[in-house]
Amino acid sequence: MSERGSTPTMKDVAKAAGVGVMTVSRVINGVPVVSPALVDRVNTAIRELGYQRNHFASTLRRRGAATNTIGLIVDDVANPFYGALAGAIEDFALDKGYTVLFGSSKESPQRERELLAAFGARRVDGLVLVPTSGGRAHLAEVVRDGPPTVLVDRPADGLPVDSVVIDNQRGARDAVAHLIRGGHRRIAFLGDRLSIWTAQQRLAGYRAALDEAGIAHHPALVLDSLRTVWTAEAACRTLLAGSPSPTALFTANDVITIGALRALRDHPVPTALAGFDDFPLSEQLDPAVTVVAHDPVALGSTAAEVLFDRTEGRDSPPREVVLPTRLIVRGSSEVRPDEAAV
Amino acid sequence: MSERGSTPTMKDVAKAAGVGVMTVSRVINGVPVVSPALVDRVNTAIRELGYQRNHFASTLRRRGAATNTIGLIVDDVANPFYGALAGAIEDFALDKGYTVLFGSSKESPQRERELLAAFGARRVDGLVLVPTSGGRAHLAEVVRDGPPTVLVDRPADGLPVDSVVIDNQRGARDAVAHLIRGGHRRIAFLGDRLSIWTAQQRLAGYRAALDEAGIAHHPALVLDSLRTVWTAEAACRTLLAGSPSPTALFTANDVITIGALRALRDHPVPTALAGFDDFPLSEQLDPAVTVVAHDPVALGSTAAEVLFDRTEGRDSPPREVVLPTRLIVRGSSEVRPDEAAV
DNA sequence: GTGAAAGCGCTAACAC
DNA sequence: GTGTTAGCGCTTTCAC
Repeated sequence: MSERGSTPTMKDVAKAAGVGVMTVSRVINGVPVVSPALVDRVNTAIRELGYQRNHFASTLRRRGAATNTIGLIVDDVANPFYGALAGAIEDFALDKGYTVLFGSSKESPQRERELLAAFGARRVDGLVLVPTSGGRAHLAEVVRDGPPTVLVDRPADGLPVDSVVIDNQRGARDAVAHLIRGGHRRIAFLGDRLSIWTAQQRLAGYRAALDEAGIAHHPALVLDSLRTVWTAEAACRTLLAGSPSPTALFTANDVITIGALRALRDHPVPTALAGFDDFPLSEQLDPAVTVVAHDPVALGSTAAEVLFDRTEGRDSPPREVVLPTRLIVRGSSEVRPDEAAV
Repeated sequence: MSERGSTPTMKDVAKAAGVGVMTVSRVINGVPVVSPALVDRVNTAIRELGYQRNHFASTLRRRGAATNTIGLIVDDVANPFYGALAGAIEDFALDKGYTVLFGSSKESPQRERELLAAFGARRVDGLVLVPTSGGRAHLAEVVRDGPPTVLVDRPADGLPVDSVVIDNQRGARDAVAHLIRGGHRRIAFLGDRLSIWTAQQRLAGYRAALDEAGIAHHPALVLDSLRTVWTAEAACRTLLAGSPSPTALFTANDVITIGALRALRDHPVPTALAGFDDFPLSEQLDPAVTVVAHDPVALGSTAAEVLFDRTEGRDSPPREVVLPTRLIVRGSSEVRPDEAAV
């Protein structure tokens, strides 16, 4: 079978089948002009040699031909949210006959740049990315010189590029308004680094809800830069021990929600909680956790849809698609302020 | 800057810099023979044109040169376990200067074949895969003709290929032995499709633990083919309502554990539970859940390590690396059988 | 040091 | 229908 060490080429197949390389090429590409007898001989040779076409050599001659590859950069695949997002995009791409080059930026602009360079050198036909918060300067180049690009989960921020995001501000506002309707007036905000756009937006939503209800802002009740379960837990404990202590918490992402839940577990005073991001088991906890839910799969497939619209030649101004969130009220937000005030 | 529609080539750069293409090539590859003046001119031209080397064209001439790309196929990235695995492999690959082509097989041999073909056509230098359960026939070809390959989370199963797995049988045996030590004798097994190797192994571990304790097997207490939270929940309810009902459950993966927890929530008789796979919040539940933990990140980085050992030329017989599991005892397994017997 | 020519695996264009 | 030639963007080889 494979007598040579290196992978067989089309020439090897041609020789084995006793035909010219063009006949092999035609058979492989399904050009329907080759006589059945030759098709057979070529296919046999292909099978015997274990030949596999070199996809890149084939795109080389047709200058600027599609590589049928797209690049995907998320914050971190190990995060279930981005895993689900990546899965949805891959599904869509595979359907269209595309393969996915993939990387996690880990919120590092440096790593993002490296990945973009590597993908660019591999001539991806399109790019889906969750951009880092570290400035849009290098993205501007990509958008200008690179392949069609769609940003997901973070906004275009002035760049002429398509984007798909969820309505963070509205989601946060809904959750906080719900706590206010429950009678709470001392509501704490626990969020991630405010350099991250989603964190900012959720804080803005929190403030909007307070404003609408005519509740004065209390700076001591706003904590940010919470990046892990452990820091969130610690911050939450401090907050609960302080004065005035909040009767309700709004936690601005799933990691922080989990940290807060840990802090609340052994806290003597019942405290209401609503969090951004649904998470597995939010329903099984006691009490079940009220959350602002949104759908990473919808986010991913919408982004892929927008991207393939572009690669297939649609030429229109950049658009921003905003996906809705949904407030799921469960037990954790039903604690009354008077219980907390004990 | 970019006056032409298509991406600039090396020739464009050479012309712009007023040098030959070879000088450009040498500058790009850092061959230290070019005079500083020319290096400058070339770099300026590169910047002005926004030139990016075509990675594939460059590998073409050096026949069989590394594409610096590896392929990764997991069951499903949307599953946090595989997301974490993928993240660890990507980290390792990026460190080595490799880019990752990625896909989810969704446990479909057909889709696995498509991905392998797409990756092969793109001449990946290595392959990490969680193989589907659908036979190893097409994998045999890949192992024979393809690039260095490592299987993860599933065994080589006779194929001459490296693999990295966790000790499923031992993990299950430990968990069930722990339940037995707690006094339980009617212990149910709830597992996934037994065509999946890990499910089989975990069942084997369950049986081994029973055998060691001299407890007779009871077929009615063994349920398999549980694929979702909902089917697991339903199966568990049926089981609990049956006779003899188990006093303890061993759930063979995280999805099933969660389903069982749902069923147990409104079940009047306290029932012990230990599950395979740790999951977020396993600690926060009430009672906290006893699990067999294992580390997807270690699994991934070990697999990547084994792979790069190969790509860097190590030539030794295929090896199987088995990673240990760890039983984390929490409250859920501490229910006594006499409480259950009420 | 630098560049011209040849060739990597493949396909477009053209001849037969 | 089929094969030949040229050329995609790059690197190797070998002159200068």
